[in-house]
Amino acid sequence: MRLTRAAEYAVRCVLYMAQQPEHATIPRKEISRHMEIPDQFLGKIAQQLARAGLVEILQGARGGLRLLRTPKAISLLDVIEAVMGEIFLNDCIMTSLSCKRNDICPVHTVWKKARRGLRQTLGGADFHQLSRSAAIPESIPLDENS
Amino acid sequence: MRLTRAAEYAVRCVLYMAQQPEHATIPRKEISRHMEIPDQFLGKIAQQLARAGLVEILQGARGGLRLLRTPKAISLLDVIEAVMGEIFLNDCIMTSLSCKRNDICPVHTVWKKARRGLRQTLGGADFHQLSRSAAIPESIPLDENS
DNA sequence: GCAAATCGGATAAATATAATCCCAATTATC
DNA sequence: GATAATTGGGATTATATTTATCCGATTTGC
Repeated sequence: MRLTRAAEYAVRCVLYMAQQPEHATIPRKEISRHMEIPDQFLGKIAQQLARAGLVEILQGARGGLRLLRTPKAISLLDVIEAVMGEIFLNDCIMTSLSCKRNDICPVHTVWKKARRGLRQTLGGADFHQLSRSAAIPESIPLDENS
Repeated sequence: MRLTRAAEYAVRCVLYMAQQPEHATIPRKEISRHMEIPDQFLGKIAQQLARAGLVEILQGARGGLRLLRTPKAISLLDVIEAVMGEIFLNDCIMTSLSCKRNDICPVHTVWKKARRGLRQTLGGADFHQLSRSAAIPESIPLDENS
């Protein structure tokens, strides 16, 4: 029960974008280079972020990614669920056994509570806040030949 | 980000045991039959529960599993972590990037909060409570030939 | 000793995740 | 319009994890 690497990459990606000038179109390569994300893999992730309405992908020369919302309006939950689907969504432990009535099964009740809490915490963390002190490393060379 | 099937099986297993007379030694096959768990797989899971100090495994004829604690003293978290290891334990998203100082990185702070909340919810659910209304199906035949 | 159980290492099978390949399509620019 | 810079996206590969089973060894009750 941990985030997938894809989700981590997605968070890094949005974090990087949140620290660039608003409405800027940021080349994918720039993001992958700075945040140490395999470029092609980031391509896939970007598509998921786009499907979720978080970013816009611009094709062609000078293309790249652009945030569709302000960092303040994007939560960790948004990004994570864009990539992983709804998190902590478990079928009831007793499915196919006795727990047909989800609202009564006490195990199910705990699931719901756990899920709600987790989504609330992650949903409450926005990228404006997050990007404040999560400084992007300056040290990585921008060498285009790499 | 869901429970593994092993964790579900483990919860079912302990749930079943919590509904039997205290201190009873319950044959593994009885548990696997009632709770629809592959018997050999349950063997592995039982070992993990034993390592975690939740159950005792008795070998030989008339062997089986026995709870080492009262259901009241076993939480969902205990069982889940016995099988899955510490849950929701993520390396910081920025590891190897800028976030060397975990206590400052805001992403890391959210992780910790999410983790704490989740563990608290699952840690607060004990098997005495859980087993109250999670009735075990009576309908499955006890046919030894199966 | 025999039957009933579990042990536990090895292995297989299935699934999920991570990453890459590569040609097509799009766009800016000259 | 040609060219270069980009992303698109289906197919494929690689890797890891999860799930499950096989089977001879061991333990225990009777």
